[in-house]
Amino acid sequence: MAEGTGGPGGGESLLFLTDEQLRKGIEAMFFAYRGFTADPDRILEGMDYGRAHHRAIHFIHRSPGTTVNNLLSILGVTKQSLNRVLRTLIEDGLVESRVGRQDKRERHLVLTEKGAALERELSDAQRARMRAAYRAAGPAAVQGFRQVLEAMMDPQLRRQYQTLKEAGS
Amino acid sequence: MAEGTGGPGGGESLLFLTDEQLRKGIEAMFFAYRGFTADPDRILEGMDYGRAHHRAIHFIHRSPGTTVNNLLSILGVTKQSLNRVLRTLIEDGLVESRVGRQDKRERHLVLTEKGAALERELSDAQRARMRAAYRAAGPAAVQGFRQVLEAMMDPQLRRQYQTLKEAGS
DNA sequence: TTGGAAAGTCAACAAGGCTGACATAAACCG
DNA sequence: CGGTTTATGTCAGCCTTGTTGACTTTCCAA
Repeated sequence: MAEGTGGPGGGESLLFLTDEQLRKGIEAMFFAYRGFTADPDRILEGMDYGRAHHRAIHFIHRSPGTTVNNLLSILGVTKQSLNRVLRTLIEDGLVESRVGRQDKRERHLVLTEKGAALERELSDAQRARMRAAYRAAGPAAVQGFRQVLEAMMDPQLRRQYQTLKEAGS
Repeated sequence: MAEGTGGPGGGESLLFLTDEQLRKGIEAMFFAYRGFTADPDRILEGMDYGRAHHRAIHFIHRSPGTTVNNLLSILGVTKQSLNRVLRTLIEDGLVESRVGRQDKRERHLVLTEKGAALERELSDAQRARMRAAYRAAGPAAVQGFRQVLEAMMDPQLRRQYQTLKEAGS
C-alpha cells in the first residue's frame, strides 16, 4: 500500500483536495500535454501537416468509413476547419473520400495505404511515450490516471469517449 | 487490492501495456484536455483574451516578480509570441512590468489587483472541475494520475514542473 | 413537387504560433 | 575603455487552425 490514503483515514482527510493539490494537478496537465503531443508534432513538422492532421488521421484510422459529420463531432471543430485539413489529406493521397451509397450527401472516409503508414508512424511514437509512462508508474497508477481523466471530461465528450473505448476493445 | 497487479503476479501480466490500453490512454488525454481548458476558454471568449493570456496570467500569479525570460522558458513560446500577449495585458492594466533593481535589463512581472481578480475567476473555474474529478476518482486515483502525468513529461519540462511544485507547497 | 434540413465546399478573417532582422540598454569582461 | 553578451522589445511576414457567412447538392416529408 505505502501511499494508500484510501484505506486508513477512510478518505475523510481530503488533503488531496486542497487548492495547492489542485494547482499541482492543473500544472501537471499543462506540462504533460506538451509531452503528449511532442513526438507526433516533431514527426509532422516540415511535412506540411500539423496536429489537426494527426487528429483526423487518428480517428479515421480508428473508425474507418466514418462520415465527415461524425468526425466533426468527435474533433469538436467546425466543418469548415476540418474540411481544409481533409482536403489536403485527400489531395496528397492519404485519405480516400467515398460518396455514400445510401445517402449520397455523405462522404465516407478511409485511410489509404500511404495514410495508414503515416498513422502507424505517428501512433508508434505516441504509444512509445505512453508505454514508458505507464511502465514507470505501474498498473495501479494507470487505473487512477484513467479514472481522473474520465471524470474531467465534459459529459458529452465522455459519452463519445466511452463509445470509442468499447468499440475498439 | 483489486487492481494490484504489482504484488501477486509479480507484474508479469503487463496487460495494461497492450496497444489497446495505450490507445485508450491516448484518447483519454485528448478528450480530458478539452474539458480541462473548456471553462477558462468560456470565460475568456468575448473579452479579447485567449488561452495564451490565461497561461501568462497563471504563471505570473504563480511566481510574482518573474522575468520575461523566465516566463518564456516555462511557456515554451518565442518572445515575440509572448510579447504580443504581455503587451495587451499591460496595456489593459492586468499586469505590471517593473524594471529590475539589481539588473535593470530585466522586467519583473506582477499582477495588478485587476489581473489578480481575473486570475481568481479563471482558476476558480478550473479548480472546480479538477476538484470534482478528484473527488469522483478518490485519493488513490489522484496519486496515480499525477504519477503517470509526470512520467509523460519531457525531462526538461519535468524539472520545471518539479521546481514549481516544490516552490508552492 | 416543393420547401426545408442536412452534408459538404469555398472564401475570408482572426488568434496565436513561428522566423528573421534590428534597436536599445545594461552588464560583463579583457 | 571598448567590444561582446544578455535581456528585452518591436516590426514585418508567414503558417496552422480555429471562426462565420454564403453557397451547392442531396434527401425527405408535407
